Amino acid sequence: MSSPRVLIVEDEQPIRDMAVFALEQAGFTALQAGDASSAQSIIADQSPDLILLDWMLPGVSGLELARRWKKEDLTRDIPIIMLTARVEEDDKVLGLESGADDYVTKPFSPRELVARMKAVLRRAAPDGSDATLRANGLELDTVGHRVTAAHRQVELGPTEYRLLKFLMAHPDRVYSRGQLLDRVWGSNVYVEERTVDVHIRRLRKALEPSMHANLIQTVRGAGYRFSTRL
Amino acid sequence: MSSPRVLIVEDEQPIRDMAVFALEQAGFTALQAGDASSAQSIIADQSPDLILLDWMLPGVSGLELARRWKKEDLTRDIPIIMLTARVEEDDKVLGLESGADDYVTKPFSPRELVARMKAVLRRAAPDGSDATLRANGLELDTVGHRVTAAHRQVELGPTEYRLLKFLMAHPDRVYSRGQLLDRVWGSNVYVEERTVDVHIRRLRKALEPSMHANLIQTVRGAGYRFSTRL
DNA sequence: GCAGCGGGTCATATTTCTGTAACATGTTTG
DNA sequence: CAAACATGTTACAGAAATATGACCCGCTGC
Repeated sequence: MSSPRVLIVEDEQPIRDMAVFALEQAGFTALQAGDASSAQSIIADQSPDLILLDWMLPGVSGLELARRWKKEDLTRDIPIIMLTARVEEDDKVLGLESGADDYVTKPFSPRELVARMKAVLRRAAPDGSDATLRANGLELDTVGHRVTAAHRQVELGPTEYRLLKFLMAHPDRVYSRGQLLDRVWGSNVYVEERTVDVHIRRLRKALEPSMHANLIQTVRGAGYRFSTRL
Repeated sequence: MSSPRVLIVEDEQPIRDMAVFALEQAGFTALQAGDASSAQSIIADQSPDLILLDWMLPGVSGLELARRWKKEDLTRDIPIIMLTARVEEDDKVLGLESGADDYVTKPFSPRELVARMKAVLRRAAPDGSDATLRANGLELDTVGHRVTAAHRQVELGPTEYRLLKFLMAHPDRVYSRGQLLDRVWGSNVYVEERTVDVHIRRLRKALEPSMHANLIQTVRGAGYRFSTRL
């Protein structure tokens, strides 16, 4: 797992800055939101690997948010760590009941924060939460790093593997070339957008013999999509 | 969202020019009005994504306007940022109570203005809030970029897709060809108005097999409309 | 240093849109 | 009813987006 994306939802700028610094120091990619709705939109288009959620937020409370996210398919699997002021220990109970995976009391030390985050991420076994992704006889085993189509091994280069893995993990969703570059190649990498085409091509070629190439669909003017429906 | 439309309601020309410049610089599409009534008519036929409203206006005060807009269905969801002279902080309260979403004191820096606008727009998270639009068995999935009619896939070109998406997002409302060009093709694009007809035709043709073509209605002398009522 | 592999870019082929013009069909008005 | 308009349809060539194949460069392991 290269540089998990962590979203910090916290209204107080200084705390946010501090956390961002700590995270990036620790090799995470930090995303930030100052309120519930911007958090929502970041989640929608970045789907972070972990959320740090402030207990007290203007408007909707963090508690409420956590509960909501745990209900929705798209967000259910994203682990949440609550940031709470050191008030009553009782909050802990509430926080965990709301679906949070862990909690940290403010003020927190960066080291503690990072340690807990790593623990949670390890537990969640993030991206490939299911060891193997499946669709129409196509199998991608995230543990063994191998892809099988109708019990026949498929040879893929590393990039094609990551690309397929990402697409299979988010089916029926269109991703623009730019988004794919961000999510599969990694941010802060400058590569031509057209390069995505080429890798899509290589991926398709590899899937062709087993008739799975049509799972990788072009959406003209928008990007690419993995879907079992035609 | 490509290039949100921002309406500036401000009677002093120089300030307006300045704001317009700043906005366009930042990639917004600027609309302007010097008084309440022209603002009203621009809103009616452009429905901007955000309104910058001067506190002091000849005739009706900005405050009053904001209040009025927040009461009407058509305008309620358009966020408003108040522009106020740096007088009393109390105005702030009044401004927010009137329903404004934020306020900026004059003189303002373009950067601040733009930053706040972005924040407000993000909060509003408008267009893509519902992932899929539905009407009479016709479904448009904005995430997967797919259109389904009675569970049967509908093939659309990019423009037809955008056109349908726009119309479905604003049902029961007539749009002139000019408005559609603005909203679907994008401003500063010069294209024959009759071109809209052709795309409407293509859209209808695609919806015909599933009997959904009648949802796209012609309003002679006015434009087109999407509606489930005949 | 060299062969081999991966991966990025370019140039070129293909496919798919798009805008317009031209003509057809309706509608309204005087 | 005919002229003047408004909208519907179709065909088509230019433009845009994508697919594909070739090339090249840097790195790894000999």
